[in-house]
Amino acid sequence: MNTVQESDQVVQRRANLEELKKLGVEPYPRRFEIDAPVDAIVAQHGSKSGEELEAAQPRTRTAGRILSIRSFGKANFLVISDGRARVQVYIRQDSLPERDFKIYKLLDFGDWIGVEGRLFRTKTNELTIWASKLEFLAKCLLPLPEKWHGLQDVEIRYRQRYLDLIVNPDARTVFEVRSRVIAAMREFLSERGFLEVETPMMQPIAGGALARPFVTHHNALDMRLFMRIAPELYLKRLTVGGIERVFEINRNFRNEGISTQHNPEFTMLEFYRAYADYNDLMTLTEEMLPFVAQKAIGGTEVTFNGQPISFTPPFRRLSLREGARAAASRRLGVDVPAESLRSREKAAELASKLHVPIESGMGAGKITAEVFEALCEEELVQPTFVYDFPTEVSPLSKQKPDDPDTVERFELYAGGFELANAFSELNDPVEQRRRFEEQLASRAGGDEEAHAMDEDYVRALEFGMPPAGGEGVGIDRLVMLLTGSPSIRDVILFPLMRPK
RNA sequence: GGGCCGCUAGCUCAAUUGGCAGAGCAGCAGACUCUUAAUCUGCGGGUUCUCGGUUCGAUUCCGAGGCGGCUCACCA
Repeated sequence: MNTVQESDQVVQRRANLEELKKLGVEPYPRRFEIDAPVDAIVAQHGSKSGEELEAAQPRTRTAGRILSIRSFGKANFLVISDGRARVQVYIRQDSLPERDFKIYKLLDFGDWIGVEGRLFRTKTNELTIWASKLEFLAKCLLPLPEKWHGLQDVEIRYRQRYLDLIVNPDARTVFEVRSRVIAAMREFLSERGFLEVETPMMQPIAGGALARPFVTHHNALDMRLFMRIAPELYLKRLTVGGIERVFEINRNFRNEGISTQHNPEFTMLEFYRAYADYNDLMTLTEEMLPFVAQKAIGGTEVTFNGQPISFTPPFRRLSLREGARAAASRRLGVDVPAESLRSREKAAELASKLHVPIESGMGAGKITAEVFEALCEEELVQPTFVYDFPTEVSPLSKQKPDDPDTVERFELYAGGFELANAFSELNDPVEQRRRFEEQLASRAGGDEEAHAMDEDYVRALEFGMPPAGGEGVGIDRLVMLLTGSPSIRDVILFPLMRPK
């Protein structure tokens, strides 16, 4: 596609453009005044009968891209679109100036035009603009995909999203839902006193999550920088600074695999609320997601991969250790005692029986998490709070008062994948330093995703961070669920692709 | 990274056992002043992803590579 072949169709379109110039038509004019975009015309007049239109004779002036041309010689029908809605245009030789009809004759499927005329209904009851003026707005020099089958090739849909948007109306719908999801989250949080902020995307230490970062370099400072894997540590510094309710909606970057659920850059909502713990956040989440779903798609029931999913609260709650224990019991046909997941030896033995692969550096907590993911994750189709995680896999979460091996953390699962992650934030600087040091030991042991030490963050905690609950919500995945999109690439306009 | 599948006209897809590469839509010429996947008549359009091999002959068989999809692994 890098070298555009001058196919006969392109030659023809270029010739039509030259003919327009000969008519004195500016091929790329500056502006065109419209009364209303196409979708507004349809919204305003779409339900009116032919008689009503005949009586009112509403005139309009609008513009759009030509999506089809049906020609009868002296009477012709175009369909134009503003990307959201479509309306028919009636081009009748005796109804518009000679120059405008000459322009019509040189139009191609895909060109942009402006039209002025009165609205009426045809004999087949189609809402139509009876054109009295026609302006040429821009040329489409390349042939577009066909109208009936649309564009099926997913590779072209992702690489040339504009084509997808032109010919597949559903593509536009997905991104409108996405936009409403984000707007609804802002509304929900703003109403509750949360302040929206922006924190660094380029960070000297990539913290706040367990993942491999992208590395970059600042020339003037001769400084290695990481694209952020999470905003977490900066947002918590802001709670130290006294911003009791804070949130950010922005991109994170993780240098890891690509799949139907993973894109190297993805969008997260992350928010922190002082004086709240993870139980409060479960309640808040049960309010927020139905609110967002209602605003974005007008309801809380969706279908994903053929399965109905309900965002009507309350959501199911499942302890991670109990979930892992129960699933292991079912799988093995024996009653696995809870203690089996508490010591490294017993947990490793259990994992082995279950054929869950583990590595030498993993402790009982990490192994428990592995068992849970292997046995339970796919079955979590309805929204489910999986709560109380092993401390070992949660370096930034606060322990439960009666159990130092367990932290107050939950992940919300839906559709078989993780949708949100939240915890009571660890705000004890001494314990935080100890956790970082544990992570450094894992890192020394070869775990590239282990957390690095962040001295400034520990110092911030030493100034005193209020008790707080924090949560991250994967926007892309939420949009997947709400739009029934099986791949994350369907909800990201320009997903990362290998260059051709 | 592994496995499986795909790549043919602008788009959507065919092509028998290895035997002149086809259709629909789109395009071009013509007819048509209410059509809507408009219709009718005629016409043009190909690096069959790339490179190499086997063969008289390759879209087809073999090998290598490219890009993509699904999936497993990893992760959110």
